[in-house]
Parts: sequence; C-alpha cells; structure tokens
Amino acid sequence: MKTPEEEQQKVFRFFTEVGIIQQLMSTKLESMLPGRMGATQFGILGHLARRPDGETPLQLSNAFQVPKTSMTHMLAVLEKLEFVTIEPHPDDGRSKIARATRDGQRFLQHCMENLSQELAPVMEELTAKPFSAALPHLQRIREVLDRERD
Amino acid sequence: MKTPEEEQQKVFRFFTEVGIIQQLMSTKLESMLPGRMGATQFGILGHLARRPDGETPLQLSNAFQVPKTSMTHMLAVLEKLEFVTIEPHPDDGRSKIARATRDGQRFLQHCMENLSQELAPVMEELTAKPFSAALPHLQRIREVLDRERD
DNA sequence: TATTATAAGTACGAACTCGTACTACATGGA
DNA sequence: TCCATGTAGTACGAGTTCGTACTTATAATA
Repeated sequence: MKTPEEEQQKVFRFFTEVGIIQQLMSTKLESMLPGRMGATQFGILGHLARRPDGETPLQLSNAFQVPKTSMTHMLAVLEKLEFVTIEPHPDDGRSKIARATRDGQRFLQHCMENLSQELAPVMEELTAKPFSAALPHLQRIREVLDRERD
Repeated sequence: MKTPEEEQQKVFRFFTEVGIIQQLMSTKLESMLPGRMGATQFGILGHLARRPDGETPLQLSNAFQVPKTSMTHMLAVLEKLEFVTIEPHPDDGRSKIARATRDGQRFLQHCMENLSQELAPVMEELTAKPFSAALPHLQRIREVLDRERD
C-alpha cells in the first residue's frame, strides 16, 4: 500500500507524461500537415469524417473543449482548404452544420498512412502492447474527467 | 492475437485519448491560472523549481519541445510576473539562465494545492489505481518517442 | 400574442505561437 | 592571431487563440 503523498505524486507524473506525449505527437503530426494546420484541426476532420450527418460548431467546440470563437476560426480554415463544408442548419436558423468533404476524407486517410509510416520504427521497438495496456485506463480516466467538468 | 489493423486502431485511439485528457486537464489548470498564463508556462515553472541552478532558455525549449522563439516569449511573461529571474550566463556571453523565484515557488505550491482540491472528486471516484497502472506504459512510450525524434 | 430570456455564431482586439532572418558571442583551425 | 563556422537568443511578422460584446434566432413566460 502507498501513502497518499506517493499516490498524489503518481497522479501528477501521469499528467506530466500525458502532456509530453501529446506534445511529441502533435509536433510530429503537425510537421506533416499543410501550412499551419494544427493537431486540433486534424482531430476535427477525423471527428467529422466519422459522422456523415456532420455536427454543429457548438457540438464541436464542446467535443474538443475549445471556445466556440476558436472553433469558428478553425472551421473557416478547414473550409478554405475545402476539407469541410459549412451549411445553415435546416431546423435552427441560428445554427450551422459542418461536414467533411470527400477531399477532406482523402486527406485524412493520406495523413494517417504517413503517420503510420513515421511511427513504424517506434512500433517496431514497442509493439502495440503498451498502447493496448494503457488504453482502458486512459478511457476510464477520460470518462470521469469529462463527466466531472462543470 | 490481433490483426495489424486492430492494433493500428488501438494505437490511434491511444493518442486520441491522450489528446483529450491533456485538453481537459490544461483547460482546468488554466482556469485557475492568472491572466493568459498557460499550462506550458506552469510546466516551465515546475521544471525550474526543481532545479535551483536554473536552466538556459535553450535547455528549456528542448525539454518542452517548443521553438526557442516561443520560449523567449514565455520566459518574458514569467519574468514580468516575477515568477522567474533571467540573468546572463556566467560562462557564455550568448546565453542566459532562468531561475524560479521564491514568489514563483509559492505560486506553484498554491496552484498544486488548488488543483488537488479540484481533482478531489475525480480521485475519489477513480482512486489512484488507473493512474498507477497506466504510468509505466506511458513512460515507456514517451521514452521511445523522445529518443526516436529526429 | 407580446415580451423576456436564452442560445448560436461572429466581429473585434489583445495576447500568443512560431518561422525567418538577424546580431552577438564562441570555437576550431590555419 | 585571424578568420570561418556554428550557436544562443531576439526582432519581426503572419497567423492563431480566445475573452468580450454583439447580432440574430429560438424558447419560455405572461
């Protein structure tokens, strides 16, 4: 059994490691993205690609926990790249709907493949094991953090 | 045994979860930080607090994987808040040394306590277990990613 | 129905990020 | 010693993030 201090320490180290991994991965990802497209934009595209009916900007800003005013800008960039379309919402005159275009999906696919290539040496060394082992814990932690936010 | 596709999928899901957790935590952290001080600045302060001899801006930008030009700005902000001092390097006229001030350390301590308070309900539900369980895998993954970067 | 309150999205501005290009210093060789 | 080359940090500018305040549309209440 551990003392509360040791447990506290582990939790902080956990968040530190999460932060570093995220930083390393998004740097790697962004280095293969066009212009100044960031990891979050890429995430948005992936999110939309899995939802043929699209989502409203507000749903997206909730899903990615960014201010809606940031989402406006990100979607405008993705629209200019022709990776998403933005149309008025049929049932609500205030709202809009963003959808991934065919181009966007192709681009996403292409990036995923590149990323796999980039990660090949890492995967060879690690195998998928530590990822599989950590994943359920991460999902559990994320669920609770997500639910617990005000 | 799994197919390569399933493993691939798990790895991507892993990175997705890491990204979301990081986003949730830094949003929570930043909401209790003054002005526009971000999670990375907070990380820098913590890093310096553990190193009484301080570090150079370049060491910091390597440690946090941000461009050195960004580090210049972040340190300037921390200096204006009087959380760090920036002095010329004694052995190298081109370089500088950043150190955490007493104020900075107090502030850090204060934030850590607040954060623990904020996380109390989460910890009660989860206990430290999933964090402990995931930590060694995260460390291993981080080490390899870190080593493998060009 | 008229009125008020609430919600979705955006214009705007201030602060931040980061790539390029520069300055000042250091270092290794001739 | 002098010079070529490399390195630490920064000025600058383009593009991004996000808080505030606004516009327009919906929902709730009288």
